[in-house]
Order: sequence, then C-alpha cells, then structure tokens
Amino acid sequence: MKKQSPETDNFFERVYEIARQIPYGNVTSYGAIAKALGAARSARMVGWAMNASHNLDDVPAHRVVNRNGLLSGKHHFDGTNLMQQLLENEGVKVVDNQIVDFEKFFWNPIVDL
DNA sequence: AAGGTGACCGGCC
DNA sequence: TGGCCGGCCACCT
Repeated sequence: MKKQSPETDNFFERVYEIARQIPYGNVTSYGAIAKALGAARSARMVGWAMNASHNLDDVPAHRVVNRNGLLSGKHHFDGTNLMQQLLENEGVKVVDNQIVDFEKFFWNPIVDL
C-alpha cells in the first residue's frame, strides 16, 4: 500500500477530481461520487480511493461521508475528532459523528458537473 | 494467478 | 423497526 502504478490509479484520479470539486462548506456521499463516475454500485471503490487519498492534501476526504451522513471514515483520520473539527470549521454541524441537516449541506457532483 | 479485503449501498427477512 | 446478506469493482499480498 504505497506504490499503486501511476497507470492504474486512473480510477483514483477520477475520484480525487470529484472530491476536489466539493465546494467549501458542502459535503457529499460515496454513492453520489460513484454515480458521477458512472458506477453507482461501486461506491466501495470510492471509499477505497479515499483511503489512498490520505497521501494527497488536495482531496478533502472529510467532506465525503456515507449516504447516511455519518462520518464513517473519521476513524481513518489522524485525530479521532479531526474530521468533525474540519467540518465544523466549514460551518457544517456535526453531532455524534453525524452531519446535521445532511441534505442541506449535501452537494451533488452530477449536478455541478 | 487467485483470493481476500474495503472510509458502501440497497434490498430483503 | 432493525439487523443480515449479497453485489460491485479495483487494489494488495
């Protein structure tokens, strides 16, 4: 988990590209990104790509949560509450690892793209 | 080369 | 009402 041939991470790039376009103060779900990629059922892959996005600072992974609005990947961040802190810093209310009014802050990549 | 895994989603029991 | 199961695609060992 360190190399990933530059030729094969085309899929990853696609995910990063979407995640990078998430507006400040907005959030989206893995499924939404998956649909934007044309693979609605491959939401898992999006999460996988996010896992690799740890190496990149251009990808705001904290703005990506599951369709439940739950900070599923917060455990993967440096700190335990770093993800929540970042979201709150952008004006997104987070309670108990869950985004409040998720639908209100939700950003659909398909619409913007 | 094959098997196992994963920050998910949706449907079914 | 809530928990279980399968599917899906790419990456890693």
